[in-house]
Amino acid sequence: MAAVSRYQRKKHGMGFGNVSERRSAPPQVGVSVVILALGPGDAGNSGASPDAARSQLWMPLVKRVRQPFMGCWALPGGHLRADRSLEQSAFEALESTTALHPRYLEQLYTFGDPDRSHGGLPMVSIVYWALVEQSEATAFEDGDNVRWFPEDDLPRLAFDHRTIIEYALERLRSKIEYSDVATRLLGPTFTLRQLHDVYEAIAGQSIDLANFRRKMLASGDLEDTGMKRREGRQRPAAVYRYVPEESVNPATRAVFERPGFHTSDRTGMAAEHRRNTTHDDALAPLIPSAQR
Amino acid sequence: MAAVSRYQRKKHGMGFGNVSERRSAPPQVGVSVVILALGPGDAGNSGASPDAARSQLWMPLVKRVRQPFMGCWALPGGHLRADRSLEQSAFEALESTTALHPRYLEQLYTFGDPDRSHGGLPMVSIVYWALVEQSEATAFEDGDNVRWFPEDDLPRLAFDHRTIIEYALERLRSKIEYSDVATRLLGPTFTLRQLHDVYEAIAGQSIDLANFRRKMLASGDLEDTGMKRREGRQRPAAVYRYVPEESVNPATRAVFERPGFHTSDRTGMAAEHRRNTTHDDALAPLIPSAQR
DNA sequence: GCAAAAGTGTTTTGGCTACACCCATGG
DNA sequence: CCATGGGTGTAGCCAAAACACTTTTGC
Repeated sequence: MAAVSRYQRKKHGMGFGNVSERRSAPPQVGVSVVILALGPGDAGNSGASPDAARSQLWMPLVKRVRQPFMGCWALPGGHLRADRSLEQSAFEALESTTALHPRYLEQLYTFGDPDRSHGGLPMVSIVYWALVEQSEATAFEDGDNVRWFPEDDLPRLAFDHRTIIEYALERLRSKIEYSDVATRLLGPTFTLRQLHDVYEAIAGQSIDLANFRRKMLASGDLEDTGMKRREGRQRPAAVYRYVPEESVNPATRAVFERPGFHTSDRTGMAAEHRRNTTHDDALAPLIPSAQR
Repeated sequence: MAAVSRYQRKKHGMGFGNVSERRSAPPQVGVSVVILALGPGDAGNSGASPDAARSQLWMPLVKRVRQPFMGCWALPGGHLRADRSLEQSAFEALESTTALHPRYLEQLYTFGDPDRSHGGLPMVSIVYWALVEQSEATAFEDGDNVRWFPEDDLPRLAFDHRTIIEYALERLRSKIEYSDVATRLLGPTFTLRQLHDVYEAIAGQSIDLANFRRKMLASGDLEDTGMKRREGRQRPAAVYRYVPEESVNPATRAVFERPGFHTSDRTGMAAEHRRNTTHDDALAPLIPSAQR
């Protein structure tokens, strides 16, 4: 991290002409997205390593085809269009570069320090993070300019994108503790073991399965679908669906809500993107989800 | 909230000329700040009501002098300058409109839906929130265009600023549970009762004082200054200072840090603003603080 | 001594951890 | 009948809640 920072400063001093001129120009506004999915780990894979190697988070990156940082990998992104909401812009940036359909989309942070630009125009990046389900990620074919990388083996990244990714991962790690984001990395239904593996992948450490299942069931947000599913060759496991707690009292519920951040009427998101959108989580500003 | 939303849409359709033209223009970028301080409650006030009426959060707002929303109150703000960091811009917006010195400053959220503009140019607002200490807030003289309002009695607000304020309050409420933000509403030293009152003011409910003091002391982040202070006419209380937990192991600490968000070298904040800045809280992106 | 706030002790509870254990299924 | 994963039981620990209690001060 420190190395990146030093590199930035060095480059700045390297005599690009008219720096002060560019610095006073109005800032450009871009939208970038950190897209995360569960990699093809052992989960759901019959021929996996017997050692129960933990699944990992993967993310798609795009190769830069121009300066600065030509040849480096970068977060998918695009420009902000004035007639689109920020979420919509993020959605479009995500879709046009990767053709993926996120099951979760949330604003992460806005970066805008002048030294991000590296001799280019001053740049403000509104960054979102997204989760796509495992099946979609594993079906994805890498191309020349878009490729998936595992969380712990990222290539050389453009700008401060390394920092941004770290931040997104941290946000995910903290958010699994009090929301349903983990389920967004799986399909609409899942076994408790699958969910458990997601938590382990995100947390990066082992979690007692027995206690995990009790805690999850005690939360009251999981509903037994009545179906059974077999991962390996053993006893089939019960299949659950995430169902948020009923809000008994609207007044009570209001305390936990963020007005204006997750009701579809105020998102400004176009209808074709809003299809199948759920708003079950008070902590999720906007959640484009697949079928439920 | 719903009413505001409806109003917005109505206004949009009301025949301002060339709406589509304006909508495709590049977005303007502004910076706004939600500034919060403890109001002149009973704490530190000898002639207060005997009923122990809880202190409250207050915030300064500025009156708009032009359309849209002329005459309404709004969050202090300014334009984003390309040669300043976002935090610096927020700091300047805050200082130029209110002349206050925040002890805490953190990015809140970026708002940018097209329907925020109300017929004006498409507008992206990068919103920060700030805490100033009580003494500075009570010393502030209201003017014609800048006035303090209590959290629960806000005037008619411009744009979606009502929503933004609610969100800032929610962030504060959740953040007192795992960081030292509460202390930023007081001076550098304080008694446990003062701190307790801050927590009650923010949470909006009573908190058992005996348990509160134990919990705070057990956290290990409070240091007894050895001094005593008397609020009323009774027994003097011990005065504490906030001292963050020592990071024994740098590797362990790294897990809790957000690289790039709270080391002064990367903030880009000008030196004169960085004076007396502390970086004790891994959760605080940047903390301009008064003397410590 | 009395009121009021500072500060301490004590019991109970509920959630979480660790880990032992039984059950269902395919081979 | 055994290996493997699904699923349950349970004892111990610890943090927080509730509230009774002692201490220090000004008047």
